[in-house]
Amino acid sequence: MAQPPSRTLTRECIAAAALRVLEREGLAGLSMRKVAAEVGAQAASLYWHVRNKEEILDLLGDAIIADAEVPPRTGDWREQYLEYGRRYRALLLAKRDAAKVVAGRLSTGPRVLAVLEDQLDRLRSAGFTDADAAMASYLLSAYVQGFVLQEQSPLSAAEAAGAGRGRAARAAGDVFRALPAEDYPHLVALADDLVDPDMDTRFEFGLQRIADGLAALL
Amino acid sequence: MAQPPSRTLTRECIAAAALRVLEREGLAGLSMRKVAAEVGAQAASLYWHVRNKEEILDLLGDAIIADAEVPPRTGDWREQYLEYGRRYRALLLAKRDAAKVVAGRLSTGPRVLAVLEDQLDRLRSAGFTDADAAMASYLLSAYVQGFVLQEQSPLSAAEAAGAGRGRAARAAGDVFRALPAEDYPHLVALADDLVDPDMDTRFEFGLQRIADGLAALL
DNA sequence: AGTGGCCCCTAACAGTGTTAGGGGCCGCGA
DNA sequence: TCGCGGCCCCTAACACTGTTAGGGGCCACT
Repeated sequence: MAQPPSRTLTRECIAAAALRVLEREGLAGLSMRKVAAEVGAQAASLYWHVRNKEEILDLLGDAIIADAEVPPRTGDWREQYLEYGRRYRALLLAKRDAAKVVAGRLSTGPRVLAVLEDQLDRLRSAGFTDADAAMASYLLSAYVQGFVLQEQSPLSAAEAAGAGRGRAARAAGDVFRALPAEDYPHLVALADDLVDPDMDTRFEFGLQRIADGLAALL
Repeated sequence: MAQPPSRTLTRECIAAAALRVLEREGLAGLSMRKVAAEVGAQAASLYWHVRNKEEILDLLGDAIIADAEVPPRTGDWREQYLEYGRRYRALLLAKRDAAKVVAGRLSTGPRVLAVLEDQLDRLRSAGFTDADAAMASYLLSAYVQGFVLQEQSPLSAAEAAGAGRGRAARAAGDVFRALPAEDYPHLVALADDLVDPDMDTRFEFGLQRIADGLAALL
């Protein structure tokens, strides 16, 4: 746990430690003291390298997107755009609570910018207007972030405590089916359709619709 | 502030108080003690009516969507679908930090269900498959939540503290323009397009693309 | 009159982010 | 070689958080 002073304490080292704590304890359990303990230091020492806890979260957001790999430049723009979305989602699902960390945070780290740069390059050379390319990129990130955030959300406080690993979709089915059919005919009728499709196909559905809509612009 | 005991303390009254505190102090400033003070009680008293702070947040989420008004049933399904998205966004922008509250929370309150029910009704009668209708509804909420979350996010911790009311987009322009053009040619070239369009047209862009993509299914 | 449940209280616990101030240690200038 | 200043980490404390334990009024019912 607490190792002998790792020579000197750097921002990168703090970010890496924070990432480990995040993985182990989740976003709610991420505290200054735990991050400090992870690097074998005291909480107050972090403030020499970092202004805030907020700044640690910024570092975390950057570190999470750090190991993003841009899709290969094969196929048409559509396939590449889809693949961008899929990989972004996979990235957010890979690290614990990654979506919550990234969600309300507009990172301007160099690696994030590099990915954005690459994405804009492909969209422009595909024939999109400058304005359309910019908005298409924004659209994709908004959708993916929103989707993963819902995907990882527990159904309710009670269910979260009770069902353990049971994610929202599973429990939601029981809720829908238990509704009075006279008040919510469609919800009851579509209970299976609202719940059954796993998150992968649900995500893919939205992604395809967005790509279709963009294709109509060309 | 603290008024004489408002007769009895109910969950609805707690939800209303929490909503006022949220408006005044933001999500980060919402604490049990402040909500209790708002209803003229002590913090521990809340736990008789509510299990958790998490449960208060659930109530908040429901209260926020409570005053949603479904769009009129005029025009084709497309116009109604668009209007659904616009009103949902307006709702999240109306109350402070509403997007953050609603984001990771799958509410099953009666009013939320009623809106969902109505939405599914329109999509089905427009000719969508049951599965498509369910997914189209999911898609819309994912997009809107993701968009508003980004829309309300400060650029970074430093900017948040410094710029005051300055939202992300404004400050982001300076960041993009200041980049080395040899490393990020597209980002520099598209700086205006990435920043200039106000959030309304940016939102509308994504909304129209999604609607276009859905229309192709019919 | 007594009893039980509802509802709210005080007090405390462990843990949070953050700041003030102290003190080693290292390299630079005299 | 001495002193000095900056870097870096420490201890201690502040005000605050969510949450629980236990006490005690008050009201309705027996």
